[in-house]
Amino acid sequence: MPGEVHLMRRLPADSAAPASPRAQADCRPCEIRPLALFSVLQDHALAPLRPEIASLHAAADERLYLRGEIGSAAYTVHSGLVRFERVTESGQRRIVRLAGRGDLIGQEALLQRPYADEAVACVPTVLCRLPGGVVERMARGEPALARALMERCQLALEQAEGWIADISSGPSRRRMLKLLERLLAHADDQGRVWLPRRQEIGDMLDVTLETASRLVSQLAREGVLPQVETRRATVDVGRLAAALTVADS
Amino acid sequence: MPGEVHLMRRLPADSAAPASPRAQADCRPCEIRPLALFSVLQDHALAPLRPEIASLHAAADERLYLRGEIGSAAYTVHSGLVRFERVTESGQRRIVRLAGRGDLIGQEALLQRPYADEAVACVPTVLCRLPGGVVERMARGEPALARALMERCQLALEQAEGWIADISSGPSRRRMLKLLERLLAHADDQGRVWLPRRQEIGDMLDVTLETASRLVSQLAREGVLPQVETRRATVDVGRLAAALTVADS
DNA sequence: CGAGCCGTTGAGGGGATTCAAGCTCAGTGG
DNA sequence: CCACTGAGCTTGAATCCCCTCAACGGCTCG
Repeated sequence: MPGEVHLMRRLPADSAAPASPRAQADCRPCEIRPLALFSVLQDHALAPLRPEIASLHAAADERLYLRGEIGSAAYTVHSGLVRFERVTESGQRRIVRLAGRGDLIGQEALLQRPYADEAVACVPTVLCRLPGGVVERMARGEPALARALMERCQLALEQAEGWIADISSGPSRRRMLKLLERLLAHADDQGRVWLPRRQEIGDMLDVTLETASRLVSQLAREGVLPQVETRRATVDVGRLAAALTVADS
Repeated sequence: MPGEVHLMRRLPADSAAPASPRAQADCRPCEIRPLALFSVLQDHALAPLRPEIASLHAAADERLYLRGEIGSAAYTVHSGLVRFERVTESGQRRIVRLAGRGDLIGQEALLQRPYADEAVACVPTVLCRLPGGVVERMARGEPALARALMERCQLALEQAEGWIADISSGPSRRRMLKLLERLLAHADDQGRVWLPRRQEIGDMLDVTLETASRLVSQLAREGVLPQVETRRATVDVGRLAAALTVADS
């Protein structure tokens, strides 16, 4: 069985250390535990499975798993950002969703189902690996965990449906503004967002990379994006909101 | 608290009996039980909650619930077809997903979350009402039910992501063909599919009703849709597949 | 019968694509 | 050192697909 644990690099060796797949996690002091799946568990319930939880580091553009693979683990995003990709029969790549800090990804594995999409790290990303068997065993004894699992799944569904209405509908400019709104939810502490490659923006909005480039350039000129660097930008929240109001009127 | 149980009619009184909301269900002989959520339960486990399960009839275009409502029940689709709608801030309506026979809808209610979308019956539809409290109580004792619930949720997520890649990407003709493929999955026993109003096709594909009309007319001329009636059509599966192959090349 | 909804079709305009050229920048190797 | 290369981004010009606006026909229903 391929992949999944030993992450696959896609780009040329582009900095960042390789994954350190087997570092045992110490969950207690974890600053995202309140957000994460196991937040419903008490320390004493969490303790016995801590040895099974591994902390993983993925470089930007590293694939976490492939569509169709039957994985053996789900992951909690500890920090960073993950995108989900599909390739249509016409060969068109489409990005269908994003997951950030605290989100659960790959939960298909907990049901012994193949992964529905490819998961790719957008930026250097830290994940907690949750082996399927362990989660299933726990969920049997802890109804709260079963409920938390379903809640995560429901959240992902709402994300996906919102993606249809916001990112896949209307004129391209509105779609781009809505995308920025979502990226803003994953901004770093200095308010900078991950700015995808133009081709990737195209794969999110279903436009060509040229159109994506024109959209970014224009928003930069308008001051919605005061600073545009490679793979990173700052967003003027006020102007973004204003631009959206105009676009929706 | 409004709505939800006493279904809301949107169209003028257009035939079909009003909902009969309190008919107790007899689940044992139900022909879709193998498909449905409670398929994981034995008869003896199912028996005590049967009095709580009501069978509902919804006419075409009847709303089952509204987005934002905090409902008290999920529903299994016994027969018929349900669409999920959202309205964007720009006032644009968008249909984000379909659910048919055997599918679970409104599972947000089981988590005490507001419904994420409006659910509307596409055709006369029969539903089984599953009160949230009952399901939750059962799930505590029956891990298999908890698992089944999560599986339904995951299925819905895969539907939604597929909707992004198939129905919301690429040229309008391809999107229309992909939509027909999906409608075909809910065809009646004579191979006829529900053909939405042109405006509704538009809300699914994110095109105008005029474009939707042109797409339908052209597919009819090409023989992909040998018979087009109001709200119903037959599909030539072979020609559909051929047209898709061409569109994807 | 007139009103309203639904569907169809045409003509014209606009937004996104396609095709193309040129730019910056990092990495490579002569 | 610096040409060479390729990836990513930008911009322009022409084309095309879809939207907009409009007119019209069929149908149901008050």
